[in-house]
Amino acid sequence: MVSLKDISVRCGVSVATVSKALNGHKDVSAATREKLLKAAKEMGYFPNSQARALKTNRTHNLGVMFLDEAGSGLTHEFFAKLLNSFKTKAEMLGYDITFISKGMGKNKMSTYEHCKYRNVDGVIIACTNFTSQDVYEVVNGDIPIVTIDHIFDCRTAIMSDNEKGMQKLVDYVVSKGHTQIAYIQGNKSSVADKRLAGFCKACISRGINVNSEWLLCGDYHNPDKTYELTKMLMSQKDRPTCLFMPDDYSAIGGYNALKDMGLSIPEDVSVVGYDGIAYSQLISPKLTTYSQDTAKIGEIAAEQLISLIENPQTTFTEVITVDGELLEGSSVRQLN
Amino acid sequence: MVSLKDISVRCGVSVATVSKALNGHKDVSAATREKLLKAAKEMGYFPNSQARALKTNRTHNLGVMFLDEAGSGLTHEFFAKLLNSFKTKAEMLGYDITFISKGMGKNKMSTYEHCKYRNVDGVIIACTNFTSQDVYEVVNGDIPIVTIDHIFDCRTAIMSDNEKGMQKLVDYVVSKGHTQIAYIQGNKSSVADKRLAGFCKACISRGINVNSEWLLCGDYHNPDKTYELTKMLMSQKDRPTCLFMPDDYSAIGGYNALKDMGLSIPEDVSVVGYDGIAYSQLISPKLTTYSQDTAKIGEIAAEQLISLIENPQTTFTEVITVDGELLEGSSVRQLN
DNA sequence: ATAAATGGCGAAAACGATTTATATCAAGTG
DNA sequence: CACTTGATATAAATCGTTTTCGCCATTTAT
Repeated sequence: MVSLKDISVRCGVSVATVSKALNGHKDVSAATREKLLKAAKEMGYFPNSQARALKTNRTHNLGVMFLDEAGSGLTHEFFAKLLNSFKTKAEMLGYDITFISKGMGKNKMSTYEHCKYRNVDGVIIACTNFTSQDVYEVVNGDIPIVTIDHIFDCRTAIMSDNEKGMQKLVDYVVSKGHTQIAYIQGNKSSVADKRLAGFCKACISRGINVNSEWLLCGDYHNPDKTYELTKMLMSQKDRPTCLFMPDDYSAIGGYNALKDMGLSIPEDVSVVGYDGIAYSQLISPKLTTYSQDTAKIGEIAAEQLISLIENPQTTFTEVITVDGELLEGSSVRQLN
Repeated sequence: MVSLKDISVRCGVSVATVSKALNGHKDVSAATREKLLKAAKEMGYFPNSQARALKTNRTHNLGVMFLDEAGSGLTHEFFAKLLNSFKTKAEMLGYDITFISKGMGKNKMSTYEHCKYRNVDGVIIACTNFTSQDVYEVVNGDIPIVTIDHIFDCRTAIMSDNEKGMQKLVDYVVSKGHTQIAYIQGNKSSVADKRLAGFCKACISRGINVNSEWLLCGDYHNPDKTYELTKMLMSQKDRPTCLFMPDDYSAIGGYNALKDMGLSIPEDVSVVGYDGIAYSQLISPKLTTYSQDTAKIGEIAAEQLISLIENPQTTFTEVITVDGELLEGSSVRQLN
């Protein structure tokens, strides 16, 4: 690797001057600056990020933390897309990303220790279990963080509009004449809470009675569980006309359950999902769902995190909500 | 952060001794070693990875390179699972991973420059376009690399058993009585070549005539294109009884095309995919496909890459093939 | 004309680790 | 007893940057 010293030798100046020229300090003449920039380019110079980090205590590296319990993390389209836009934006701003996890290496460091070891400048936390010890340590550490879909005191959070999204979905199916609505919820989490709140509010404001027997606890991203619950719901004598699934992926389980019961969508029963993943628009009938703007969420998360890093004086408490949009498929039928 | 010096001061020894004790060198007495290890633990010491990297020229960081053309990279289940197992294995061995791409930061570095800038110890390359300039530079640089599903001279490659997998699929459908087989290929690539080879070999050895009009060029991971091609294939007067799709994801397009044409699977036509992604076993009818062992591929890739890094003397030319397995769904019917 | 301010540059000290060469002291050897 | 050996420990150089401080030569102000 070509270093500052190499340039300094070739140009007959000191390394200090080269460093300053390349970093745009003002106490170097235009002439020498030109000369040095040119030499740097010709010699193919790139700063050694480790040396720079050692001196400045800034790595230009962002930690990505997500709980990988079932190993489904990356295969979850929501995370994959989020990560993708986060990464793209971060790179544009000169930051790389590194996965942060626990149990790294032979000394089995904790997640927070991992952050410290790699000296990440900031961390984005996007996962389902925000109550874990791991998350707690990082959130209460001294590294700037941004969370996705969960709010901590005095920390920046980027939120999908879960409550409003759910309301829009309810409004939509109600406008189609449905009043007998069942809802299979996802795992206990703030996201699930928000969606439930939206669901209930919308129902109540539309004068719809929320039947507690039709409010089931399921899992996110779990077609099998959803299959079971759908069957259970639809084998009762009193049946809903519309089913809300935990999310689009789980909805596939619901689709299969209905098919296995000989029920067709939307003729016999209507179905809505949540997320707007690609598959939801490929299956048949197309799923009516609420598409979260993952690209925007990731992008804003990157911007916010980097702003937090580069302008520490900024008042940090902020909740930014990103709107999604309803995707009208053909899984909900017009009643009567 | 607590540094070696902090420990040395507290224990009344030199930093050199602390360093040696912690790194397991032999020229330090058992007594002082104990004392120092204990102190390090108590003080919550973790080495500063930047400082260490600066001195040793080893970052314990692996670069992950994949072409993100359509932005579908991470959302592609094959890559997501591969990356996941790669990352898990790498972390167990003390390595972190960093995405390597082009256009980083304000000086728009090339992919190879990015590697140099971050000083990654090795790079895993998994992408569709191995002919790009970016890949070329990295492959011909001085950084250890491992490629997935593509072979470069004198480089380690981990290959999925594309040829054998295809043969097994052909054998399977032939055993079900099919002889009229159409094949929609994926993008031009070594993977596509291998699969085509497997397809042709198996057909020929079974005495099946490969109808060139039924050998179409499609795209991987592209349901829309596959939808079109499927419709085209099935609107000819002479129809195949079995369709080979580029991959499972694309197969959804095929399913939809057939459904839209009023054809049912497998009664009117049989379908097989490739990959074994989760969805393939969730759709109905379950897709018969060949499941690539992504977990194993990723794991082996990590092991190989790290071995290349840590034992540079190892003879490096190696092609490791990882077997998959046929997943029997219900999308292929028994003929006659 | 003298003093003060300015502009351009370099010397040197960090940052936190690893490593080489060296020093110290004990014990073992002839 | 003088000498080598071996075991421990240390000092100091080094990796490639950044940054503070000071130096010198000009320019500007007094």
